[in-house]
Amino acid sequence: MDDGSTALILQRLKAAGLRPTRQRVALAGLLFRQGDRHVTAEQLHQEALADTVRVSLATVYNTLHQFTDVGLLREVVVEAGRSYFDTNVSDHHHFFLVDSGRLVDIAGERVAVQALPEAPRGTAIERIDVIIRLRNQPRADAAPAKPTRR
Amino acid sequence: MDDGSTALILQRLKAAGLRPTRQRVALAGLLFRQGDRHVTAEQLHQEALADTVRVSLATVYNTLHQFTDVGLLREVVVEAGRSYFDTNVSDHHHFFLVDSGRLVDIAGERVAVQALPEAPRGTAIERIDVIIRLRNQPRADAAPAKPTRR
DNA sequence: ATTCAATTTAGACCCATTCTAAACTGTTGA
DNA sequence: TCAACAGTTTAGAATGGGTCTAAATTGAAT
Repeated sequence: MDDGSTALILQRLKAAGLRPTRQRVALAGLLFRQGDRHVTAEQLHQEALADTVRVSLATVYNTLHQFTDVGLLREVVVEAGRSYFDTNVSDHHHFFLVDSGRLVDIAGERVAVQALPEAPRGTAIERIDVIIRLRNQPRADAAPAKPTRR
Repeated sequence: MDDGSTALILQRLKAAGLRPTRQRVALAGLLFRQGDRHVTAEQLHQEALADTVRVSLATVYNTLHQFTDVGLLREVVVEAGRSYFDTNVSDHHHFFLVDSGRLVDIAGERVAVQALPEAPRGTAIERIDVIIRLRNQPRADAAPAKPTRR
């Protein structure tokens, strides 16, 4: 859909001093051809393999971090032990579906953070993350909440 | 300072069906004797050993989770691969000092989240986390920002 | 005291992520 | 066109939180 951006991506990679290698171009394709996505390294790796793109998991990690450094991706941490990479780098926040591990964007304007206490001296705000954790609402007649112990 | 709470803690443990064992009582002491704290399992374990409290790391993990389940602690995730446990279980948010890994509480009333889009059907808000990431402000004359690659 | 369930523990194990050192590949300059 | 080298990729080892297991220990209730 948004495939015109491929050229733009190559451009940004070049600007960042990243060679448009087979792997990087392929991963960028998977990441940005569709709309906004939230993927883990493992997911993207599987997707690549399924799409007959041979890439090592190490390269997927490298690429995700490089893209993040360059501003093509944003890393989102909502669960210990797992990182999501978000193709939406505009100012926004997230719903986190605890039960399914799914992330859903919330446009930045919809959330107002105000009356902040001043940041500790010598520090600057890098970013504000608002995460709204959602749990599947148990039906009134359903069985007692199954403890979701990991 | 707030040591009167020890009795209260024992009470809450009992109410939750958790025996006040030597280990649990000792860890509770370390956690709640001081003011609000944000500790990792590893940190608490070290602290216990330093305080001549013999506890295994596994027990520290068990205890932190049990305390969390009972509402004595709240788990905070801001970095992939590390969980913090917060002794402040009231409604509040956090500054996260990226460079030092330190968390600082922000009273709940100081942050207003408004105009939320409705939560996806069949889900209920479990909790809202606002994390303000702070970076040490580089002095104007300082060396160029050292990339803080993990 | 006896007994049994709850608890603790050492150590194995898991799993996401990072590291390493070698193989490979774009790009540049002759 | 090709040599040559820096940038990349990669397999596999290594790391590091965190969890699991099975056996030993302990608290509480008789």
